[in-house]
Amino acid sequence: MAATRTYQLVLARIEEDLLAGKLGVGGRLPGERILAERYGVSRASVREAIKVLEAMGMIRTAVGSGPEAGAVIIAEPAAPIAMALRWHLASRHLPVGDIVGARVLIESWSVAGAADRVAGAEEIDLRPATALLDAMDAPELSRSDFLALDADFHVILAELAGNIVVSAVMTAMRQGIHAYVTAAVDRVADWEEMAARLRGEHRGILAAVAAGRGGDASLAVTAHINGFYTDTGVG
Amino acid sequence: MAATRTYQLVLARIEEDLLAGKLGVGGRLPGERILAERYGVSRASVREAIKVLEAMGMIRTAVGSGPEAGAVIIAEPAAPIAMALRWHLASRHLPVGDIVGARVLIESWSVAGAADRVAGAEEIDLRPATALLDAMDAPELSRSDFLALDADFHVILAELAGNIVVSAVMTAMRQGIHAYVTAAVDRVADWEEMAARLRGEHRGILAAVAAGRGGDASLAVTAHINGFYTDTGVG
DNA sequence: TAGCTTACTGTGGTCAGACCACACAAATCC
DNA sequence: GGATTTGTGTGGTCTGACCACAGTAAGCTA
Repeated sequence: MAATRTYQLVLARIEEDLLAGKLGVGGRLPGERILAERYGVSRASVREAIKVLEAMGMIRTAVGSGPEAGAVIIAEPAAPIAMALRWHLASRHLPVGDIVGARVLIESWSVAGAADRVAGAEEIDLRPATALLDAMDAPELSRSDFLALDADFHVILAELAGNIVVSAVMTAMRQGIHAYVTAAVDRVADWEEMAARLRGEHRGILAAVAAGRGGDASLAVTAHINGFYTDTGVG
Repeated sequence: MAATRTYQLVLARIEEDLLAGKLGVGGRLPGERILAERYGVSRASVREAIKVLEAMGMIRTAVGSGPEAGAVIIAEPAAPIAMALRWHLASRHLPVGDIVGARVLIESWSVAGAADRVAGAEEIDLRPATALLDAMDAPELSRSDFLALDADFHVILAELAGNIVVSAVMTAMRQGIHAYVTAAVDRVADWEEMAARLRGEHRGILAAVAAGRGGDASLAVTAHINGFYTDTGVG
């Protein structure tokens, strides 16, 4: 497979334009027919390249005309990572447990770092996290709504690291195992008890961060994640 | 963009077969024409799905006949992550510095964990890492060969975590910024001095792990990574 | 019968062309 | 001026033709 495929040539040209600043997030690629003519290839090859760019979270396509039509350049790095994780989980190459472990790594590091910054008298805005936990206290929350807010809370924790790559990886891991988590939660017998415990643990994590206790925050989030997955049998 | 694309339908069908165990790593997808007929779609749509699977590190395609022809199912989760990072770096959405930071997170955690296990009297095989550092001592090593061995060493450090997801992410980050690192190293004036220092730092990291000093190992790898990127101006 | 050569088959790769639905903008009509 | 129609460029999908390739099977020769 040493020969370069035509669609890969197309991708290389597009990458050049990105690196040169001719293309950027919020802009649009020229139409498929124009690219095909410009690069001297068939439209099918252009389309293949476009599909890869979609999978990479780089573009979003739409038919029609006007500003939303065509291939708009976007920035969603978590999506391809999530997709890759999902595929490799499906093929059984990646164990779910390793994703759990990687989550522990990221979130414990993130909350510890945030707590340390609090301890160093730095201002950290925890209001979004607090608001989310308040929303999670709604009494008639369905399991899936609970899980969605739970995921959001954990993404906020990861974002405390202030590192887009780490946040993207974290978001991707949540999305990649979403189906497993949803199925497992559906099988939990006493969901109310579990949800109440999760809520309490969330509060504990956030309190440790707000108090600048990095070690406590790290231990709390580790126990929280491991406990959830142990109880639900995921990983 | 609510309508599902035909190629996405094809992907969904293939994912089902993976989850059902009908397909697996080392096996082969049926030919494009067969899939097109089976799923009732055009071959072009099948090809688009195949391109996405290639980008996801799930398959490798080859023309011809025989066991290596067609779409062979592989397991390379790092490749799509690396590709995604590369694309999002090119679009300037992800800062290189965040990849550096994420590397610090992963490697410091990994070496600390390994050192702690050594301290707990667990056997860890550090011979591959040692052999690599020996290879890096070759006097006539070119910059690019040095960097390749350097990357391998760091992947070994990440693999000490014993977590495939973490290793894949780490490998992906190395690959995703490879071009930036190579260009920066080409610009280093006193490469011999830098290479000698890097070699020494590698030895220090490995010694701390072997001695079970988790804190030292973590600090050493953090200083090593940050120092390299500061000196080369990457991130 | 064994070894070499040729033909066949299925594979992915690429191209060209036709047609569709769509979304917006411009032109036309009332 | 507002409503309707037309035009245009967009991506989406399909069909069919042809190519190069890699292995296997069949045929031929010593």
